[in-house]
Amino acid sequence: MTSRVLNDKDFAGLLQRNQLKVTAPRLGVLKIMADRDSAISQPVLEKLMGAEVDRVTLYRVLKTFEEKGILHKVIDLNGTAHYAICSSNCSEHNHQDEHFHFNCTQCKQVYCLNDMHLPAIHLPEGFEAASVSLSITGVCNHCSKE
Amino acid sequence: MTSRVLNDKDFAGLLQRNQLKVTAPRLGVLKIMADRDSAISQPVLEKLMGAEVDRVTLYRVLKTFEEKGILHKVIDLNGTAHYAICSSNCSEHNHQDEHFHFNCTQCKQVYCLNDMHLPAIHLPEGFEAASVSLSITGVCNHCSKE
DNA sequence: TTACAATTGCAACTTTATTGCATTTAAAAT
DNA sequence: ATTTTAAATGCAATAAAGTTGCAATTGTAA
Ligand SMILES: [Mn+2]
Ligand SMILES: [Mn+2]
Ligand SMILES: [Zn+2]
Ligand SMILES: [Zn+2]
Repeated sequence: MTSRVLNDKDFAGLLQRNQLKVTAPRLGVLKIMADRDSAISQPVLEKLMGAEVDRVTLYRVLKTFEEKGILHKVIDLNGTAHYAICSSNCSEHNHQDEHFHFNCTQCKQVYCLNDMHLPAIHLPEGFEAASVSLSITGVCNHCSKE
Repeated sequence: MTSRVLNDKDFAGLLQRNQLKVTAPRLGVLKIMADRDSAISQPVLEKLMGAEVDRVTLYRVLKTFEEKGILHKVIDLNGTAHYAICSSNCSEHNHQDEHFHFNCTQCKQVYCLNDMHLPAIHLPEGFEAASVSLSITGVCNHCSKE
């Protein structure tokens, strides 16, 4: 459930490989993301970043990372945006993030379940699927221990 | 794909059966909902209702209908709230809306796919699922004709 | 008709997100 | 080292979605 892209902690290298300038706001976001095993919500991320970085800059950093295939955005069942490290092999124009998401009702975390795959879906006549997203609500492995 | 609850158009009766007063804002919402074969977004619904009804009242009507099992809320992949008639047999404390939703990228409509059922999902150790929601993005039957 | 709880409308506010523009800065070129 | 400049940031203004408190109104049961 941890990313292969960020665990070497060469954040500057990652930015350079993506033709992005190495800046404090970007490094800050990467550092926070790399330490987690679940997605992080926009509001929480904003708090963690603190006053160091402007809110607008944070939005722009996230948008850029999304476009570059470094992070992906997940909207949870309440409509809150979450961000997570992209699995393995996403790139600028080729996202490969079709995995399940688990929303814990207790700790409110969103987990990417990368290793699960979706059975084929048969749609009614005329409907053409481009992508499929599956969200599960329940209690996560940490919270179910208590 | 059409509701059994509202097609008799006895809106007042429906409200009374749910211990709700028959009021103009509530009848207005039911009338709009009954005519559709897809979910309706909060912003669109607000425009259709026009200045006749206060925004806050609309939010409260929707919340009440949700609690009573008359409507259910779906958050689409952009985080926008949509509302749809509940299928057949939802009631105050027993929602029965575990079906797929189809998000059309062209017309932006959200369709409830009531007649499809989800295959069982095996979660990692410790995770306990309470409910599952599946959203499909693509082109709907109307839009794919063009 | 009356009485009263339920419902509505209004004002104020919060949170999330976007846009335009002036200023700053990382990094490439000299 | 300096210069240069496109890229990135910060700030102010704005918009949209949603919430809360409270006074006024109204549906309905008595
Ligand atoms: Mn994910
Ligand atoms: Mn539905
Ligand atoms: Zn949890
Ligand atoms: Zn469509």
